Amino acid sequence: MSAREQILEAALNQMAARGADAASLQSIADEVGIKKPSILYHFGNKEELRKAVVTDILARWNEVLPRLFLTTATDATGRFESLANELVSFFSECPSRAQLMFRELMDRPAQMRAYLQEYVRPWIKMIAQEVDRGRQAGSVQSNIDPEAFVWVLINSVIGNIAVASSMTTELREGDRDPDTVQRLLREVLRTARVSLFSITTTSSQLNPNNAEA
Amino acid sequence: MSAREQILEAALNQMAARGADAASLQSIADEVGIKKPSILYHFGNKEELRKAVVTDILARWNEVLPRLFLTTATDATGRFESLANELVSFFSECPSRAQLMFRELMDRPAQMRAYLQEYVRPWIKMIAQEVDRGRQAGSVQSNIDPEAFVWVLINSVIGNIAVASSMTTELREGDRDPDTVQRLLREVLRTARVSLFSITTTSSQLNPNNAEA
DNA sequence: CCTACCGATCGGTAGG
DNA sequence: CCTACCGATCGGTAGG
Repeated sequence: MSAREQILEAALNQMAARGADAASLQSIADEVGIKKPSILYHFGNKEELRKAVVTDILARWNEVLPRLFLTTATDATGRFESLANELVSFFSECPSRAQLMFRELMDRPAQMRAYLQEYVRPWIKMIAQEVDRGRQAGSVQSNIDPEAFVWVLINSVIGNIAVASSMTTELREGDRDPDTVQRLLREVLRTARVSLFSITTTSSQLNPNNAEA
Repeated sequence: MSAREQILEAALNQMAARGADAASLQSIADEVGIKKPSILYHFGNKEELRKAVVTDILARWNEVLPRLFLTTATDATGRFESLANELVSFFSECPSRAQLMFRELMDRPAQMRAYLQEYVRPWIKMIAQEVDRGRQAGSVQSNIDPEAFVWVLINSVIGNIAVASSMTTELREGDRDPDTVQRLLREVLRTARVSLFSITTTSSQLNPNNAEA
């Protein structure tokens, strides 16, 4: 692995864990095993390093995208599972990606708007259009907001992975829970699935004996 | 407003916008119009100030809670709307609350686990139990994970409000969109509503003519 | 609640 | 890719 790649990896981990501003060049250099000015030799300044880390994540996701649109599944549910699976895998295999993306969305909104516009929105619109075709065909909830639906799904996957370390012990009942995050993500996907494909039925009310409060 | 309250308010804004570590005592003091050591006179050190800001948010939310359980609505949908409405209002009226909570979940997971255990989990369990009663009565999706569902909903509301500034322009079509966040939150609530109360129906497939990819 | 000050750490530069 | 160094800023203290 090249020095540049080692620096990018260490920077991703440090910036995801503490935030890009709080991650010092010194601590990144220590993780790589070089001196601080050597980082600036490769990336000019800290701002350039941060941008390189963020665009690297976006570029890697865009490598995954072709798999989504060339999937063998041609029905709506198959395509949904395909998208959901790639999305969860991409951020689960490297939770630092989720943490850093969420931090940057909060820390540098103007810059992230530009990145989202360039790297993310095009394929979100493609998926939203497919959802909308399903809506018009009557196989998807009629009152769905396709583009908002896709963003909310992505936000939920990334957000739950990003705060996983606060949740790991929080929801478990017994002595150990192998993976609370997986449990949360399963519920995210179930929620999305049902709200996509369930045609509205008459909702009902809880049994009357819980009106004790 | 007391000096202490003024400091808490300024600290919430600064810490939400930049993160608790990146928010300097100097900038907080400037916003209040006092000198830096005066903050330490009131709060001892920065760590104590940060804890006070976080617990203040949790305490204020716990003031809202009674309204949830004393609501006049006795049916399941009415109770859901009541919870959703309070949740959205609480964080929408002060987005800094959502931003800071999300940041702290990422920055200090061990400490936040303790806070969640003490302040949040009790009422989440109460709501989850009510969802579970609906599930057993057959009026709520049978494969729902009640406690995970509630957390995912909260995470989604907070998460979408926290990154709102990155989204405001991102999803709009025309020249202006009065409130993209409201659009996202509406979709969050629709999703949650459907996944709670829609009894599984046979899903279908999109119309065949989108198999062109 | 202030002035004056402290050591530590930050991003970055000079020069090789 | 390194050593040596810079001004700026950080949280915090002394003393009033």
